Amino acid sequence: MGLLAPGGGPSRSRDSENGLRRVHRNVEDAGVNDHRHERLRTALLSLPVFQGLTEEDHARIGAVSIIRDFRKGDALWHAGDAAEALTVIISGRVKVVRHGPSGDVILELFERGDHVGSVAVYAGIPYPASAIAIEPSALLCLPRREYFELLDRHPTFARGIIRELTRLNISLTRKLAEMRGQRVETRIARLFLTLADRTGRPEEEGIVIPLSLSRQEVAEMVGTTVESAIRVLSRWGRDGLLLTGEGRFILPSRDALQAVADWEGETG
Amino acid sequence: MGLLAPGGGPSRSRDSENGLRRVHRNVEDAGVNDHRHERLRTALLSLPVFQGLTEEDHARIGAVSIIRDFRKGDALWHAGDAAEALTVIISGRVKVVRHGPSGDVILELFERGDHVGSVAVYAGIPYPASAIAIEPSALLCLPRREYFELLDRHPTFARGIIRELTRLNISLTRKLAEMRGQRVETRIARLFLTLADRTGRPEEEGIVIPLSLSRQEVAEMVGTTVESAIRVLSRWGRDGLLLTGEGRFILPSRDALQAVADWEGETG
DNA sequence: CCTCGGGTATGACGCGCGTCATACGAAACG
DNA sequence: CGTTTCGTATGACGCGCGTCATACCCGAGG
Repeated sequence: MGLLAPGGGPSRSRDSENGLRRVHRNVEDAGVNDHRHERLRTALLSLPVFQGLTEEDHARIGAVSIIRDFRKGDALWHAGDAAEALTVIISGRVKVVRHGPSGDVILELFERGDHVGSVAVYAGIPYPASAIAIEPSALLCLPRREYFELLDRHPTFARGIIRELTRLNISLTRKLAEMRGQRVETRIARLFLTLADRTGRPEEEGIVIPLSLSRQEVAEMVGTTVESAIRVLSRWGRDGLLLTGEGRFILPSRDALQAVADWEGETG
Repeated sequence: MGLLAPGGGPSRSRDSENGLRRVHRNVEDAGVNDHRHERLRTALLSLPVFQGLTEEDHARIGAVSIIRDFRKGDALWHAGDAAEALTVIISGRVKVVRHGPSGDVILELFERGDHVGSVAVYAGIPYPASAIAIEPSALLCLPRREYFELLDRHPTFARGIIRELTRLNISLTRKLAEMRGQRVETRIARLFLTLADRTGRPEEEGIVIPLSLSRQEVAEMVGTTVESAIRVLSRWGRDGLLLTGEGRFILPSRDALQAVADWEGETG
């Protein structure tokens, strides 16, 4: 059934295991090995994580790192896989999904500049959750060994990583606290409020959130079912609270949505 | 309403801001300054975190650290307080509580040897959640400054800390995934299964969990209401699934409880 | 052409559980 | 002693939302 469809056409494989190899081939098929170095170099220069490192460090990292490309829906890895490399997002977006006993839960959305799965890599344990690209994405993969050396030699690098871990930790605890007792509508409202703040940009029609999320994914982010998410979002569409466009959402009035989110905050 | 009741009698203040000072006074009132050093020394020797450090390190730590005592219900700190010292549990147990818009959520239970709030201390941010002793507890407080020096000088110490952070992270993601969709009974079952594995010890009547948790606290750990928790636990008591004793729970058959937890796992 | 699968949308049904009310025993306090 | 407070316990009510069923649109593929 075309799982290995080698590419190109609009037909997409959801399979990922061989994403790495396939990409490799593609790059080399192109016959441009310089291209590989070029991409690595610009990535290293532009990613905040790697700034503050010496030119020599950049060279070493470039020598051992690879860039992997994924299409929308491809899995970077599955829960249980061994974590062998630190993954930094060069472009695109990635969702981290934990498989629960009753359906999946999207733990976090990562975007350009974020690093994914550093916890597992550091601790040397299998990934506790899967990671899936929700847009065409390019990832920089830095092998464990080099990662540790960087950590040891560059305190600022280490600080940056730990700060990220902390941010993640806090985000998780906040999610956990908000999950409890709140109605589905409230949770979805809060989700889009934080999305608007993180990745939204104001335009004349309202705040535009350039994310292509299916109702299913919205449901998994707030821990509910597709139907419930659909009901809320379609009603909001009718009421002009939140419009769903092509690969993006439009939030005409942040305050209106905020009112929905707060609506029953005082009941508790 | 007596929040600042200053005193020593059996009437207790829930306020913590001055816990440090009060304890200090108590210790010095006792007139035994040797006692303070003695407690510090034995704590440093017995706590796993500090093993593998040199004698000199122990001396330095002992010189700048203090031991704080808390009674059941006392707050180590409140959400929003500045995080100025790494806190390691010498004895007793501590719950970390996040205040949500509708009630509180217990994020984690910590016991002897665990360190609490290291995330906030490291990142230099205010505590994102409150910490409250659920038993009479003794805490060792290591000032930020010294904490960082230890981290820099002793890789093994750093590794230990990070491993702990990782463990916490994974625990949070697991909680988040399990919270979703599951029935209250299932969540409580899983809670006591992990408690049994972590701190339970087998006796002839069954697995004994030496924890004094109120129904309210059980409710906050699984994200539900007191009434629901009471209903489940009292029914389990009638059915002999889980008995509530004096400051402890008794689990006659782990398998029976496991069956309850799994019961609807296949429905999803 | 028809079929098939995936995303979206809407209605009906029912039950879990949150909410409110009441009650009882024990410890704290005047 | 009475009163208050806290933890525990149990019943009644009702609504949110999970579940199931149906339907529409669209792109892919035979």
